Amino acid sequence: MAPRTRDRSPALTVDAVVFGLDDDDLKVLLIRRGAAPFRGRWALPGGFVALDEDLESAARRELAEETGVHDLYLEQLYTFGAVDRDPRGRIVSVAYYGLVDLHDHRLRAATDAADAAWFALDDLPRLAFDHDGILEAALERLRGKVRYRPIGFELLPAKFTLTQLQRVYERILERPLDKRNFRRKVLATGLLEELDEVETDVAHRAARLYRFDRRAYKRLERRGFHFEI
Amino acid sequence: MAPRTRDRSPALTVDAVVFGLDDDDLKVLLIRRGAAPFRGRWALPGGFVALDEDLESAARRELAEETGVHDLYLEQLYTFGAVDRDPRGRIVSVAYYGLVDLHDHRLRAATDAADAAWFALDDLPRLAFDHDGILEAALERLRGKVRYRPIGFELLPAKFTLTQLQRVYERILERPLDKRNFRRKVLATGLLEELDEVETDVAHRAARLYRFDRRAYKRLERRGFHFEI
DNA sequence: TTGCTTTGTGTCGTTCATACACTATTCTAA
DNA sequence: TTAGAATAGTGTATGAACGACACAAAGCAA
Repeated sequence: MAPRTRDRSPALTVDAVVFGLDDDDLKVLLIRRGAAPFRGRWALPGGFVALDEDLESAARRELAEETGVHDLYLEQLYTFGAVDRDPRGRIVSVAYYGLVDLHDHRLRAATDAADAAWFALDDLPRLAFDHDGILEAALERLRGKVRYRPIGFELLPAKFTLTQLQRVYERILERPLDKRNFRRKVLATGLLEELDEVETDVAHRAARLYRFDRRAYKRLERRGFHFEI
Repeated sequence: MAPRTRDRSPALTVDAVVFGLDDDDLKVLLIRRGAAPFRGRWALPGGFVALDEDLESAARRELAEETGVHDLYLEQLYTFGAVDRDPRGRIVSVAYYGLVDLHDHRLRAATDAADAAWFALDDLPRLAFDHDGILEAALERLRGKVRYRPIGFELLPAKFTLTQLQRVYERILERPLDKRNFRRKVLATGLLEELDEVETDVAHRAARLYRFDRRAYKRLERRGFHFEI
């Protein structure tokens, strides 16, 4: 740990890949860059890390400043540090990925971002920097993680139907799931609390609502449990 | 991405948690610090990232410089960035974890490291900085990953017996495995090439040697396969 | 009242996981 | 040379979980 390179260290940024679910469509949150380089191009929200803030705090701050999205599930993804990834010089970026119920968050562009918007995954613009690669890595992680950790709930409102939950999994995994088998499995985890309510404003038989039981999850997590959808 | 903090960015280091297997014991590679802070304390090998090198290259370089260990399986673990994790100031560290057959590598302390040595996991000294936490995270990742990715082989010589492989898994997972079930499962993956050789210099019936078939693994990996020990 | 849409439920055959014990081989030492 | 010690190598039976599959009940709209 020689301090020899200390005064000439790479600069450090954070970037966030935030997924949201809209009409059963998986979308990602992008900003349009208001400054060079890549001015006018879409990019992941993010920015430089201040000296007195943690990495995750920096990611949350930039996300809130540039898009208005706050209070979300956020997790570190990977750190991207190829020498030539940023034309401004040597900049290493710690990437996070997040999940939100996108109806909870009205978008609001600010600071350096000229605009902020949700994009469907199969209708993406070309992104600035190496952000295509970061997005790809986030998707892969999401697909992997959703199968053995209950993070699908983060994309839904607090109360949801089993059919909604199944759609989440189907969109993320990109394959249809059997209704009866899916229900059997998710109910067997013991992580869903059955509510005495049904959905409203639907033009057909209303489905029962459920809530994710975070308490039960914490308990199971401690025991190092294992499940798989 | 405002450049406002660009000239006052956190400094960036890499650290490596390298595991090796010795007499069926899982060990970790540490160096004794030769400079302040924490002078004389054991720590993970690591150091500052130069402006013109990738993160993984930096980790490999520091590892070779400080311990002589090179050419190993190495993978990014997590980036640690708590504001107060280093008394010298704001220093963010990208941690890697690695696996080696430790008999392949003669240790050689150099540069800033006063010494380098392998430590059994249940006989660790107190570590410098937040390295206890980094080590803990690496162990957790290793335990998780070894169950669904064939990385156990990295700890063994190129040719090994099934019993040796079973010991690797038992040490990492910290529980005994059934011999017959274990053999059935690992052979079923199709990732082991049975050799026409047996071990030598043993005081009992010699066991058949196997080799990990990287080619077969690459093929399966592309298909997005799935296995679990 | 009829039609439309979606909810909610059970079984069966197959596969996979686990538990479990003895014979075969090789070397060592008497 | 033989007995003993150590480890290799092998099969089966039972229970659990998985996947495939179809229809009646509920509620709303016209």
